Amino acid sequence: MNIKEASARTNLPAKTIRYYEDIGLVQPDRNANGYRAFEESDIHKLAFIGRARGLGFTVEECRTLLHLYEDTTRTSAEVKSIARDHLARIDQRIAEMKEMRKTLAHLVSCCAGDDRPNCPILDSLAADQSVKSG
Amino acid sequence: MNIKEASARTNLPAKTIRYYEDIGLVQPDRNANGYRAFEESDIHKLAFIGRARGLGFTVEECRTLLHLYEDTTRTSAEVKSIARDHLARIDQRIAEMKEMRKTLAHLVSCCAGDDRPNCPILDSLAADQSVKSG
DNA sequence: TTAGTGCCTCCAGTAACTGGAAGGTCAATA
DNA sequence: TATTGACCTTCCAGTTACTGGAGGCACTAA
Repeated sequence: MNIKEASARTNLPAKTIRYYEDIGLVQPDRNANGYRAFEESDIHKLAFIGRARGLGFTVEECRTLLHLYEDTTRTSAEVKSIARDHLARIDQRIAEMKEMRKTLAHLVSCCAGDDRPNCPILDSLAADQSVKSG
Repeated sequence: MNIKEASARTNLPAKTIRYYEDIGLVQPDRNANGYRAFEESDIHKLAFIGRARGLGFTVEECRTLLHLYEDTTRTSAEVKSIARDHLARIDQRIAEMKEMRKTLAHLVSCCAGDDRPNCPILDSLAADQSVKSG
């Protein structure tokens, strides 16, 4: 099948699929006219990558996961280790964002949001006043 | 003061400060020898940007916030609008990450993590089995 | 034959830095 | 005075994961 159908089947933009080929994640055959000819196995791989990306794994992690998937001598420990590392990163990122959210929400709630210039958000950024979230 | 002290005072890497000058966020004077000469006002601006970045505002938002800060005819509504948009983005991002986290944590908990090859994480990515988090 | 769509490659741009090379400057020391 | 060594400069390239667009074939239907 051509790239458009591959794109439809995997929910990945054609551009992205070409990019994944560029960096060696998939190697679709070519027709005589130079068009990429995707097999079911390519679709499967692309969908695998798409799902892994959807869980936030980096492209390089996707590459590793794909290798592990294709390597029947893998151990589940290897996979779990990657997933656990990623989970830890997500947890950290969530914590950071929650912290931001807390401060920001507090500042927003303190700001009148009218047509006067006085603004606790700017004051806080300027550290003129210590407007912190508890 | 030289860039090293500016860096120490603002907790921003010297590289980053040069970058901020490059994109026009600050315009420190120069000494006869070509070294940047930071004034207190530059430090103040850099610290402002650093705090805004710490809250997750983009560099362009920082630029806008800085302009608003320096424009005494601003309205707090303008500032609040930017902050609220940003807050909404953060909320969305947190929600996405929580969703990832949920699925991932479930998969991790299902995986034995031993030296056998069988792995529900890979199975799920391959969509061979529907291992979803409820 | 022509139009329209789809495919190709290659180049550049995005966000926000970061690393490193090549080289000038300054203060203290031998 | 010469020389370290720390500090400063600019400029170029790389990072992540794509995305947009230009220029140009290929295919299909009318």
